[in-house]
Amino acid sequence: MRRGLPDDLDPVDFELLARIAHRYYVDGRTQEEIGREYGLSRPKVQRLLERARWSGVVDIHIEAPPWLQLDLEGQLREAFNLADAIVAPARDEADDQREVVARAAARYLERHLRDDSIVAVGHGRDAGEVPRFYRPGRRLTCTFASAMGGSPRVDTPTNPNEICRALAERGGGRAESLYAPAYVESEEMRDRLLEQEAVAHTLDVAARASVALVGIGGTDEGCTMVRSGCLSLAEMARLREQGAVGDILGNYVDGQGRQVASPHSGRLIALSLEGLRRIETVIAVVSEAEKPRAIAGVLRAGVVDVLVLDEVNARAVLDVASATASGGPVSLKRHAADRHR
Amino acid sequence: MRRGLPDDLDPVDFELLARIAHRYYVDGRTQEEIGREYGLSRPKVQRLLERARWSGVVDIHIEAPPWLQLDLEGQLREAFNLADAIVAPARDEADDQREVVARAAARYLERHLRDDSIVAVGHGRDAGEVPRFYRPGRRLTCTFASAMGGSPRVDTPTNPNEICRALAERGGGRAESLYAPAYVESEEMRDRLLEQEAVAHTLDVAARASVALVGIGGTDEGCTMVRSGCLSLAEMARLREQGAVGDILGNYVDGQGRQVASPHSGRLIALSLEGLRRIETVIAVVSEAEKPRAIAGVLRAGVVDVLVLDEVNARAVLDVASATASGGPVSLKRHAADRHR
DNA sequence: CGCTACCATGAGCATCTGCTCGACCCCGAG
DNA sequence: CTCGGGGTCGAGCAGATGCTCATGGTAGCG
Repeated sequence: MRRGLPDDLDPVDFELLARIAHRYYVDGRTQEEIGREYGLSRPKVQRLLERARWSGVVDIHIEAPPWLQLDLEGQLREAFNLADAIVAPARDEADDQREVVARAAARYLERHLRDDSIVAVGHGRDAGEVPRFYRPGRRLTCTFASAMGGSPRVDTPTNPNEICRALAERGGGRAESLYAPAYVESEEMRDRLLEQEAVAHTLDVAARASVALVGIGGTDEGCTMVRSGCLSLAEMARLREQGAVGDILGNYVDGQGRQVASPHSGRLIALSLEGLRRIETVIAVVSEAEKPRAIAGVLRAGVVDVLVLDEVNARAVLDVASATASGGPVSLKRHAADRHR
Repeated sequence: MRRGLPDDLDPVDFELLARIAHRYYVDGRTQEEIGREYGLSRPKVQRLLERARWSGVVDIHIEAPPWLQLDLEGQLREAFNLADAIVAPARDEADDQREVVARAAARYLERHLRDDSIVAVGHGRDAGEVPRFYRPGRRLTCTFASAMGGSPRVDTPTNPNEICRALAERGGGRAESLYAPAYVESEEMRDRLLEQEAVAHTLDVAARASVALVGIGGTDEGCTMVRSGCLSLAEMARLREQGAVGDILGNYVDGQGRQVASPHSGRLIALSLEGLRRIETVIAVVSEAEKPRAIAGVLRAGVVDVLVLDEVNARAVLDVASATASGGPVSLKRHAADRHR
């Protein structure tokens, strides 16, 4: 892209570009003034400035804090067509890692929640850590609604209900609990439960959320779903056989982001991928090591808008993505990026 | 001014500034988009960007050709309220020096002359060198009019008539010669000459010029006025006594830019300071060494719009200006300079 | 507790900027 | 000489930007 600098540039042009760029960026003249000064039309000045940026005569450098990975974030946005990506600095200890990621997610929430916002909440250790760091400037009247059922071991702080409660407690607002397990025994049971007013109501609130806070689960033997007792080791193995690499709110997807139509899906009580897709801002939080395939798969499903994760996972996800080629949801976003450089 | 960088900047702010700046300058998002992303109003984003520029988080660097002195030029513009200043690189040999300065002036002329432009022309070795390098893209139908009388030693290439002729020859257009000496013996003689149709007409054309190309003369014993025989050594000494430090078109001024009302002024056949002031773009060309006091004085008269000179004089003039404090014509120009940094 | 001075905030507006589009020019082929 | 293609140019416009201003909130102080 931008190349040039002193070399391969007519010295006369070089001088003009430098003069005009200086006048514009340093002295703050308008393009029209510069045009008058140099006997050029305004569009001409604009083209010259563009050329100056492009050729490297103008170099716009951002002095970012060393702990930020803005380039990585940009690559993630790019690769998976995300609205935003936040890469937290790497930490050696898993707990520290989770903490910095959760803190970043909490900040994001603080910035985006408004009075009367509805937040759909998932489960997981990473999401569960977010409330600890969530402290909006003033108390908000949001609604935090569980978007999936709980695990058999209730009240662990990784349960959606518990996360909702903690968020509402720290930042104001109400918690809408979902009194149902994530997976039930049969489809019939699920349908019966969904008919329950309490269950249906909470899921309905969650479906109308403008923001979702969810984790991304893996398919290994130590994943949250297994640890929390939602799914057995055998069921998890079955999912792996079917190509599942990870889940979001219990919806399992394969490496290409396609939903895995397993028997489990009929027994899941949670917002569906479709439901998530209708939510304006779906924030996924991940800090656990070695989840790149799960993350890549879920991202390719195209339901996540904002990804908050640690640096190690970030790089790994990009590697996975470029290795398995398919790239991600086709990026349709325009590229206005060349205005300023 | 701009300080800050990593230090003395709340890390949270620092991160936000860096993120927003990156999004704006690197990714090319609009302020409104960024505002939406971060839950900020557009004006807020704009203020943050301003702060990012100001604090050095955003560094806009112009990679200028090494031979340019854009900062010096800026200081000159600033100090003397000039529309433009062009500093040519320093040369050891006086002739080389004159050449690079003349070349710069010629370029400036080329960029600013239009068909039917009228150019008032002064004298001097520096101005005299300009035609050699003047070569507009196409032949123009300008008029070059002598704005002051000639020296007794006619036809030296430093005479206005000769410079006009050379300019017209190289770039197209007509030369309006002024057939009169710069200084005559008496006021009466001057008035009589001014009544001559030929003389009056040329001066009238010069007065209607939109551009003037003039030199700046000193008051030392080897200055052009003396060398060309326009003024005697005794007359020059008298001028010095009266505080004169330099002249423009034979109009002598003191260190503060006030016209020196000597007997000579009544005997001068040339455009007056007032006349020059009415010309849109007065270009002064100086390359001769050791003229800083003359230059500073003339600049303070506020008649020059564009100054073309060598680096050594440039620095010296700025020194003189800051030493004699008065600064220059009061700068009334607005300062929009902080938009981009 | 009330008051004042200060500052941050976002609506609204005038200006500036990026871009599209038709006109024009130059150059080489036919 | 005529014609077409590529390229440059500036008018014009929609959208982005910088700035002003009225408002409201806050900290300091009586």
